[in-house]
Amino acid sequence: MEIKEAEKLVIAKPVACRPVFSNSKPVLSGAINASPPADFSENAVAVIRPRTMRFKPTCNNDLVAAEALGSAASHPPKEVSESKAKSNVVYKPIAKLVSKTTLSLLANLGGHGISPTREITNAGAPIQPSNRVNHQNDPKPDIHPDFPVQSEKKKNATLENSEDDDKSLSNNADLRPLNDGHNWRKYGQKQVKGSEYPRSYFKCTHPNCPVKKKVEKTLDGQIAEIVYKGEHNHPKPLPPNHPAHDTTRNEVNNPNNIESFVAAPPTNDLLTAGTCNASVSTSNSSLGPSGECEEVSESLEAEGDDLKSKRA
DNA sequence: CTCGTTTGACCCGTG
DNA sequence: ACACGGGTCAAACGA
Ligand SMILES: [Zn+2]
Repeated sequence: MEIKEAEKLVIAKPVACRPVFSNSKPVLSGAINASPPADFSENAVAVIRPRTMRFKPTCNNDLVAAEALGSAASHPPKEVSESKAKSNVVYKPIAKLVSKTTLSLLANLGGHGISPTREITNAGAPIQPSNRVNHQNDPKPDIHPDFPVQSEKKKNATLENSEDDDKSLSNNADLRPLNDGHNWRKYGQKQVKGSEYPRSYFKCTHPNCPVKKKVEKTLDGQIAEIVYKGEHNHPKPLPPNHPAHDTTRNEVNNPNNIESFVAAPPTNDLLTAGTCNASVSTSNSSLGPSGECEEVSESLEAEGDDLKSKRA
């Protein structure tokens, strides 16, 4: 079992930009290397199958909600083999015990109480009971071998805060999974057995970006679990707003700062909020959806690459 | 029109 | 070989 995981990682690692899909389609498909990513797997199949049809004009939410409720109610609170979760949970903000309040608190604490320590950076550190971190994919791409693994992980493990103001509460489980500066498109949702909450599958909207993300949200709209898969190949889609300040650069330039970054939590608003505040300045405890944090992380990413280039 | 979400069916690995 | 379950696809919709 674990071997598989390893395999997966290995496969995903080298590419970083080629959605080879470690699954197995490509192999059977017939070595479609030259072909674009996962698009032609269908070719092999070439089966005409009438898929999903939508009839219900409304009450979708109701249905979903009802289902979720039913499931939740039906399922006893047994957290069985959760620990064994093969996937890598990137962030487990609240699971179900904490709620927005806690989030707020965390946000407030910012870089004081939590940021530098609880980071999930390495699995070694005992994350808080509510937070879980896992990375499903490659901790280290071939791209920047120089860079510390931590940074990579963090990069991948981008934490996400719940950025949910009111909408999250209103909407039960959807909206943007979390604004980490990237655009995600939801391509599926399922109710998994282990979890009482529905799991949503997101994909990076970038053309060549193979990054995927699994998000489990509680009925309250709180994030119960986040799993990242793969890493972005693009700098950052974030268009308007923060034009990336030199500050970031400087910081990155300084090894010390780099360390800070590494030690700092992933590009999470919540956790990073602290770091961001500390680094940039104390603006607002509640960083917007697209706060400087992302930039920092992004910068870090880019910088990391750059750095490595320079260093070399 | 374009982009993203919703959602049932399908694919495939595992037991 | 069958059943179960997680993950993905793609049509229908909506903004
Ligand atoms: Zn991406």
